[in-house]
Amino acid sequence: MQKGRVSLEKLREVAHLRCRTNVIGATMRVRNQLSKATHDFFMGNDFLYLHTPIITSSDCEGAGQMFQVSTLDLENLPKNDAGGIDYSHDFFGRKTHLSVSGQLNGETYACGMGRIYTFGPTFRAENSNTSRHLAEFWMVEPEAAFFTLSENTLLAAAYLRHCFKHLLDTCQDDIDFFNLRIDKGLRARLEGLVDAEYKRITYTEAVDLLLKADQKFEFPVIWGADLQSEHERYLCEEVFNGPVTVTDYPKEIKAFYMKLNDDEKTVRAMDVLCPQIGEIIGGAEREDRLDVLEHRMAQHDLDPEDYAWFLDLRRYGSVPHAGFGLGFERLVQFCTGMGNIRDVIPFPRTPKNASF
RNA sequence: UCCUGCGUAGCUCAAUGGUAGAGUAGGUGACUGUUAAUCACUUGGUUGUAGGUUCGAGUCCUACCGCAGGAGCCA
Repeated sequence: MQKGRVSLEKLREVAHLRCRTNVIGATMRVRNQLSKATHDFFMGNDFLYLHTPIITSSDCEGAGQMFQVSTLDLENLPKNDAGGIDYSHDFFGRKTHLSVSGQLNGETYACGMGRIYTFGPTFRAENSNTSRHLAEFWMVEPEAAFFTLSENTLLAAAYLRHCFKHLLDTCQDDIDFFNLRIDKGLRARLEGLVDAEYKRITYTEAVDLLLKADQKFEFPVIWGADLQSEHERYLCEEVFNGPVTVTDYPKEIKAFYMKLNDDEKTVRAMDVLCPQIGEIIGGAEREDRLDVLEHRMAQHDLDPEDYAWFLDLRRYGSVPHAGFGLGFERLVQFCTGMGNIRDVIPFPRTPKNASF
């Protein structure tokens, strides 16, 4: 190798050098302390650390493409009478996948035990080639019984605040390093967010702000359409200059399990948007009414058979509850200023790439 | 998956369609100095892969693979 700088892209190809560089080292120390902050925060607030399964049998959790798990011989697949693959011969006797979310499992224990959180690997087989997507990433997913959307947003803000403060306390040198070499405004931004009030607006208010903006957008702003990256960026970079929580989205663009508002047009969803990296948290108050949930599933063309256990959660002693999912690597990105999500995880897994 | 750009020595990069080069690393020798990188000489290539156009392709065309940025999907 030459002397001098080696690019982050090149380092991803050299296992023994990557882990010895100051950037990757500092990133992994921050990642480590953010893990600790996560456990400290939730355990300190009476959340139970729940280990949800990595292998799931839910056919479609509605969160994107899944990796299939099988011990069948791909060269010689057993067939059923209809000519399809006979999964009764597979290891679990049915079709199984790697988990795309621990949420549904988390909800069951939240309803049984009160407050839980999961923190573990999550898998998405989406063909996403961006600086903020991984095929294997870590997700923090709290779920709490008797929480409303408001309490959910407060929980998210308190959690983020705790993480920023913990980092400033424990990773002084590394933050200085990132502040000097990677992202000039990092330290001031983190410090500003420790005590700041976190902005919260509804989707409808966000649309109004965008319509009033004296800025041209490539995509039109229409109530009912999902916010585009450029819209999210305008909101948190131009309007609020920091993270902003957007709530109460139109029901058509959100998942079936989110609680329907009384207007019957919006659901109690929340997204926390961050400058540069976009959505860092997605969550909602869950639909706890059996009849409404069944109706919503029908609208999404989901088979109730596949979700029998999930529906039973409402059928037998339903309680209001809420939760969210936070992409841990995106949090690390936000806290380090690192531009590419592949550089904030020890061994990145992306489409066409799973070396060492 | 879509758009744009890129892929040349171990590494970082040059090369109006006309003999593939430099820096650095490596090797050999000098220097015994001080702080990534002192001097001289030197090894090193199927130009991402496969085709095509051409008298002639690193350069132009097609497909594929990979990387970067942006978009979609999302966390």
